[in-house]
Amino acid sequence: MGESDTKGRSAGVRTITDLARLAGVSPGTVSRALAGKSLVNARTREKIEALAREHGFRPNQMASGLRRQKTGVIGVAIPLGHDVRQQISDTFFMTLLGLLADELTDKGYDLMLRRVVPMNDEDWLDRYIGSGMVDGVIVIGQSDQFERIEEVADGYLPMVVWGNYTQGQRHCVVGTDNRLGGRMAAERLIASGASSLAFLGDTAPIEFAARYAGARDVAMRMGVPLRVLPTHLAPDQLSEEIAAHLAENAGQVDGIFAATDTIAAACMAQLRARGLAVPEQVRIVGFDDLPIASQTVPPLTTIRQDIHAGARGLVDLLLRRLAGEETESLVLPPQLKIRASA
Amino acid sequence: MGESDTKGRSAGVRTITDLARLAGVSPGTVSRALAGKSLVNARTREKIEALAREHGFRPNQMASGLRRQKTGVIGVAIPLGHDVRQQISDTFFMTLLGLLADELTDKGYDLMLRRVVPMNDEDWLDRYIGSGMVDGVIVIGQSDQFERIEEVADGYLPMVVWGNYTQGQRHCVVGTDNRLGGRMAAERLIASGASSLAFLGDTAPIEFAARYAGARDVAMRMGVPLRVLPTHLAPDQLSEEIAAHLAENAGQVDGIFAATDTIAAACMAQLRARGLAVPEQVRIVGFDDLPIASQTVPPLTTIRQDIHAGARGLVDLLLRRLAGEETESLVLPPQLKIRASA
DNA sequence: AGTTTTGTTGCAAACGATTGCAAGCAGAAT
DNA sequence: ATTCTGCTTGCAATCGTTTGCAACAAAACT
Repeated sequence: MGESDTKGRSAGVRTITDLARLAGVSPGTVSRALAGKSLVNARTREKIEALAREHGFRPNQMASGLRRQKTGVIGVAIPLGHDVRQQISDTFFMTLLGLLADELTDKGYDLMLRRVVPMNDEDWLDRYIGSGMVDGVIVIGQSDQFERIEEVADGYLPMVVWGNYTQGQRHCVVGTDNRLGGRMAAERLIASGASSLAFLGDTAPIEFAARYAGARDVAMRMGVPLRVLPTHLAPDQLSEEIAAHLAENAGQVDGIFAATDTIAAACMAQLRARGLAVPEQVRIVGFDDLPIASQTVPPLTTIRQDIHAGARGLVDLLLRRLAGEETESLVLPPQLKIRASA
Repeated sequence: MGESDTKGRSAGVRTITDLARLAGVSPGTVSRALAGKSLVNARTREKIEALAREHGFRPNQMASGLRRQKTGVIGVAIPLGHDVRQQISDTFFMTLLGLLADELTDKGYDLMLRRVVPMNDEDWLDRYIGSGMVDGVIVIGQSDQFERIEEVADGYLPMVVWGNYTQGQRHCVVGTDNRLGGRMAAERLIASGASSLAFLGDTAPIEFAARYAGARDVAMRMGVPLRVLPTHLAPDQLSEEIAAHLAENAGQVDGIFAATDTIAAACMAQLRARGLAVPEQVRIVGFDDLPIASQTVPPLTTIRQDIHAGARGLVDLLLRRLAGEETESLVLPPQLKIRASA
């Protein structure tokens, strides 16, 4: 450590060449020493490392990236297709993002986050990939961009997507078996006494559509009616929309499958406001198993997504793709988490 | 658009030089045309732009960044000082992050996210700044890194921090007046009948310490006891810790100030489990006003933070600092949001 | 006609790190 | 003494874009 000089504060040493001058060697040698290559004499390396530490020197990642044609950065894109306000409040996506940050950091990558509005911006994905700023891309949520993603996947290997797997698709996806989850939810509702079902949520996003489809499979098989009560995900609109739905369908629905736990929680608040007892008069099942699910009154029965496994899977597959491998998609099993609401 | 060739798929045109050759001009001209500079003939520009569009060309950001000494990327660091698992579940921080992404995108910046564990990594902040990958840094949460941040702020202008403002500090911070918020919370608890208070949460993070200090101000002035019930923020530990606290302090506390709404919600679930009526037997006030606050049973009285204003403030101040201005800190007023829990 | 102005373009040097190649220099083998 | 081997190091080109400077032509002035 320098005298009255906090480390890292020496304005003099900004480039590898400065450091080389100080150490009395060439820039190339400094580069090799700092990169930990074996071709450098141990004493030379130590001297260089000491100097680097003393002056708080860090190689410029831009220059390094340019030369090596890789950046050490993974782009994470969240397409906001159908509902611009959605993901701001979507706890599930945000949690996934946090876990991704952890996983990527572990593997030595940085994470560049971009929220894109495909409606205003036809080639959001190409732009991201072509920018040269990222080595690979993780897309969180297919939104309504399935086709766009398929097209890009044909010519670009290092991309993995969180979302729903559709038979025969070309892009590599990681996600829960939403349709199966939907079936489990509907079965549970019926098993706990419901005889008239409703799906609460937007069916435009492909994941939600699959959840709904699963519920429909069961409803048709069992001969039980199933209606769709569409909502947005933004918390401000959500409550009102649910209230309206409940008013309109009063007494005609006794089993609700909410597209997410967030929706389910809002719904339970509205049910309570209308004086409907859960699960006695209305049963309700959520999706995700967020922390909130265990705190609602009564605690929420829900379909659990293994979000940790999801994050690990996304990063693992992406890294393999970066290495050139053509990986398969990963479909995770949902799990019925029985609490008290159904 | 090419024949059987999706746009952006032409592997031939990767550099500005390739494009220059096609257009029959020099690379410099292409650069100027694409950058929208006025020194280019209108017809030349059109031709170049058409060619660029046709071949899906995007200039390499690394090279551009290197040459211009700016990247168009803002680093967002979330230090995980005291409690590594904290922010994974912290809805407030995650929401703030989402809003920041929006604001920055609006201003033409990308966002690089890094979660750092200062304990393992003494100079997390210098490393980030020195990497040359970011034009500026937003730190979300001071955690226990106040001193480190102060040091860095002395020599690095473009940094803004979300957190607590302390009289005379040197780094530019945006945040709610936590101490005032703490006072408001304690006053409300007492006004609604509490006579023995507890602060529920960790007091190590400086923001929480300020909230606690505010409550203590009021408690001392009013001559009401106030104890600290420390908890972690990770949802798995949280419930058990709260349960233990409630068991230990049974009947001795009738007003709880929770450090965050998340903690408050978990606490209400535990109170319910112990059969304690809210607000009749125990009053409770949260902090943040997250969506969950309106969904608890009964709905949670809380201290609202204006998170939108916070995000806007962070970005606005950072941009002014990037322009060289020495900005002051921004302290936002908290707001008591009365619902039913106190 | 000659000179100045204006508008476009090309040239080439940066930005800072990496890396193939060759040179230097020990010590070992012949 | 000579050649060879192996280990370190320096040299210089390279990654792709930007930009100051100078060149040039056409247009506008004297």
